[in-house]
Amino acid sequence: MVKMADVAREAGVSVMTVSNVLNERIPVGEPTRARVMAAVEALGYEVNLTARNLRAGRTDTVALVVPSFHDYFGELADEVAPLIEAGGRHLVLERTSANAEQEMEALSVARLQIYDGVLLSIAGLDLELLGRVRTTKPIVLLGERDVPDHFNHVRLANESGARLATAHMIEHGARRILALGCAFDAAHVMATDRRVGWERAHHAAGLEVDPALVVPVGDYTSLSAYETMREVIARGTAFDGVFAVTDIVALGALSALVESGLRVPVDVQLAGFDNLDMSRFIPPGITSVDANHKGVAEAAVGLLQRQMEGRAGPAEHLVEPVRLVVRGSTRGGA
Amino acid sequence: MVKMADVAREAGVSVMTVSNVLNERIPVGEPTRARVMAAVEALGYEVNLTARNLRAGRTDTVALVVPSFHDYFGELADEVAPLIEAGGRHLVLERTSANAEQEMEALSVARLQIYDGVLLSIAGLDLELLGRVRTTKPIVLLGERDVPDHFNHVRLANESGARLATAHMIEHGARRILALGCAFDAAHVMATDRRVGWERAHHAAGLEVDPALVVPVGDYTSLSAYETMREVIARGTAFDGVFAVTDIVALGALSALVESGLRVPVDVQLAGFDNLDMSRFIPPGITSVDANHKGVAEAAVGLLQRQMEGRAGPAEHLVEPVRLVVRGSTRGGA
DNA sequence: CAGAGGAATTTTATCGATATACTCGGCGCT
DNA sequence: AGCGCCGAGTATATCGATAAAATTCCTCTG
Repeated sequence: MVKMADVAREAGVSVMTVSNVLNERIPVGEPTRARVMAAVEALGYEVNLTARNLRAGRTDTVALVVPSFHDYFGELADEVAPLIEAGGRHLVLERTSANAEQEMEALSVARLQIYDGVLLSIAGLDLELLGRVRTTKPIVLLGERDVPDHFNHVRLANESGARLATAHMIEHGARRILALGCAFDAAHVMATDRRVGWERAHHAAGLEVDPALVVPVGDYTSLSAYETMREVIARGTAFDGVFAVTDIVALGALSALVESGLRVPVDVQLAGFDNLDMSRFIPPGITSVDANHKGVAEAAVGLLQRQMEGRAGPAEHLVEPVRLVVRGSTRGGA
Repeated sequence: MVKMADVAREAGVSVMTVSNVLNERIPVGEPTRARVMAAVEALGYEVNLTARNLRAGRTDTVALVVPSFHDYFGELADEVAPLIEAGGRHLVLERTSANAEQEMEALSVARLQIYDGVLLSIAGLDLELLGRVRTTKPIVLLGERDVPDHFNHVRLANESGARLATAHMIEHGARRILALGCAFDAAHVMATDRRVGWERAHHAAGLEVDPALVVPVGDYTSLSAYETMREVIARGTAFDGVFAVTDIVALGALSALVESGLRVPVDVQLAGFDNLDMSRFIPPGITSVDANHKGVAEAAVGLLQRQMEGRAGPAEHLVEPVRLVVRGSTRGGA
């Protein structure tokens, strides 16, 4: 691989002059400049970024670390990328497989040092593990789990979003709304927060909640949701609405409902969470809580850039507002 | 940031000994080892990967460069990741926005040097531009465009997939099948190859093709597809089948069909390409050509690893076979 | 007991680029 | 003429880790 010294020799100048020409730092005489540029062209030289990174202590690269490259995270990443690029940096994605061990590794000082900053979407890490991480690198956590106070953190208004969706279905006549994929345990904070929203909507409407309507979905895939929904139907459970914890889950549920001959929204109303691109187009259109990718991306990148620019301030914990997008899968959307 | 020298001082040994302990290279006496490890713990030392990379000339990292993080690419990336990790390397994703300039930048010598290998999913680059790239770094190109011979390349059997889907609809009675998102121009190789498959299926069945049924879709989003489909319907074009160039396009089309009161598959049969995770669950289930993510991922990673391990051989151009997955959106699937 | 052999550890050189300090020739000003 | 200053370019040190060579200190052998 051709290096700066080769260019210098070719042009008959010192290495430092080549560097100065290429980085336009110190003024260089025009004839020298031309000779250097000619040598660069001739040899096809390009800077070795690893060496530059070592010397500069910067990489101009930010990592977005996500559990998987799918769906929600893919859409979020596409929002984050332009914002990072606008700041003159590169964005790369890394993946953790929602595995606590791999998330810890991503947070190891070693990996962090490669990047100027990290946006970490936590899924498997709990408070205790996160508390152990010690680093001065800029980090912003994304996601619905609780995190130690000293981290900057952006999350969604889960409870309020779930409340909106549920209230909307109640308003249009639903009385027995499944909370599909929701949960009661601390290990699934997001699913639990959304369940709370589902409950509060009932209370606000003066209705009782039936805990039996909270049905967990193993791994939050459409397939699991489909299977779970089939079981619920087979069991003969009475329900006239489904609040699905994500759109992916809603899709699985929809499939099962249609297959069982239940009409959406006539027999059963259905609402999801995330408002994925596809949700608008899946007949009859899935009513969904918009996860506000743009807002989340902007907030997170803002916090990160604040740190990278050195004007840090105390850690913030932002909760991004969400809104309900009504479509044909609920009665208000027809 | 604490460095190796700090650990060495703390443990009262030389830097090299610390390195030897951590990398288990040269045997180190047990008492020394223990002291070094203690110092590492005490100071919370972690290796500076940038420095190691510079010295070693390797990064143990592979980049998958894609046009966007969405949909097809997200699913492909999730297949590639475990394969790369099994080889003891990290996978990172970078994004080009399907922009030729950014794709070239990804191929610049500078960026290549950061990675031990690159999987580049080309969308914007043409033969001419690619021909200019000179590098000895391991690269495998993915995607449906033509590429210079000296690159390793993995693509799908586009023409054959399109033929399968179209033939299937013909077999079940379709006679006027839209080729939605297909094309005639060299700039859209994938869309053109798939159009050819659509044509051949007609010929094989002894049917004429009507070029007016080839309807391009601007940017291959569901939204464009939806709008295009609405126009086609409004125009009063007669058709009883839709072969959509991707599942994303199929979804947009489905939405428009349903909205216009056309029944799928009774009035119109519909088939897509890619077999995304969601396609199975979107009622009535979208018949689709499986893009064989797994096969593509394995082939591409195989070629890349062969290069990274130095046992190169001549460049290969693999065409991964595809198969049709029949679901409710075509008459064979009911 | 001298010298070979070997394990443990240290010294030195290097990866490639760049910040900093320094040299050198020329020019203006008094 | 002499001083200082300036632009142009160079020499040196450094970022942090590691491969390779050199050293130290034993132990074992004839």
